[in-house]
Amino acid sequence: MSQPPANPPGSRFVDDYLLYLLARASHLISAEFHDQLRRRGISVPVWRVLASLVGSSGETVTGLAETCLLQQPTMTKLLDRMVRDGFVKRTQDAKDRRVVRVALTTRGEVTAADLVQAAKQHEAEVMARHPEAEALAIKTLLRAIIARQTRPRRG
Amino acid sequence: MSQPPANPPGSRFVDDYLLYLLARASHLISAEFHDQLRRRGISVPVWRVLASLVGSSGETVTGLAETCLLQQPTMTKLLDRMVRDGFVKRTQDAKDRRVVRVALTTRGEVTAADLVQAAKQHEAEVMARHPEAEALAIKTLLRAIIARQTRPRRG
DNA sequence: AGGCGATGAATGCATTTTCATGCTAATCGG
DNA sequence: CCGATTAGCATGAAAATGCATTCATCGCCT
Repeated sequence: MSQPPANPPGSRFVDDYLLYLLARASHLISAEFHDQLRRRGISVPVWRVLASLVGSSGETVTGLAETCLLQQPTMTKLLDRMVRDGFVKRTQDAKDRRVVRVALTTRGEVTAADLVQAAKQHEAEVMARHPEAEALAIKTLLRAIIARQTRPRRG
Repeated sequence: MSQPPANPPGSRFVDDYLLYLLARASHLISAEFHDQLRRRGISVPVWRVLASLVGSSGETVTGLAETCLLQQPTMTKLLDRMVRDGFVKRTQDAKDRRVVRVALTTRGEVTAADLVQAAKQHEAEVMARHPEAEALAIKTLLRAIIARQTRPRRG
């Protein structure tokens, strides 16, 4: 464990800062699932793209970037790699020739389907672990989530 | 605006996925404040370190990394830059010579104080804009936040 | 005391991300 | 229909990040 600081606990600015609580809760909960991705050799951005393309017949690069919380040039390069690795394919849009439509390949669909199932199961576990997630005020609730996520690695 | 996909809206997997809703809500709300940081020439990781060090007499590198949601080597390199830019200073821990204590310089304190004030004001605006943030179920609530954050840039 | 695993921080290299910019296609105004 | 503007995507150099590893110190245990 890391040596806690000389700062009285609970007094830090960040611990009462909504944006930080959101980021931290998101980070902590996601970290669990990211471990699963890691074991399968899938990076987080790749997973986000796969998840975004499930059930779609073709998304734009910019649209994907926004969905995946990435910038457009980052998405372009990520898609380069995903095309190279056989997860997605690019096609020209029929109506607007500036637009590139991105869709899953067969391999991409298989991988995405597997991961989505794992994600749903993980989500169910998370919801089961945080029953108040359906009823409590967000800040209090996120704080509780953070506390529970932080310490008890085993249930 | 990006041409919405050929996918029926509201049907995407990610739009009902807790981890995505958390990440997206966090990203969207934070993006507002990150704009303010940008105008002042402060990067997000630097802001996080500054905010983490306010009121502290010295945090460890590993502790800061965890607080700032970064990995330890990333934090080491970030601190290199922040030392170079005069925001923080490193000192040896008295008891444990492995430990490096990181603290704000005077410049760091001034910058941090300014930013913390801006952050608090922004947080108040966010809370005012999302009154249910104190009473609603998280998923429904986050979804509402996302919807409101996404479209209406002006209130 | 002395060896040993564990902890804290730093480093090096490969990969990824960012920022600014360029290019092509579509749209708008006259 | 033409010129100007905007939207969508790609690119290139610089910066940041991730990952594995290394180095130093500490705590423990006999």
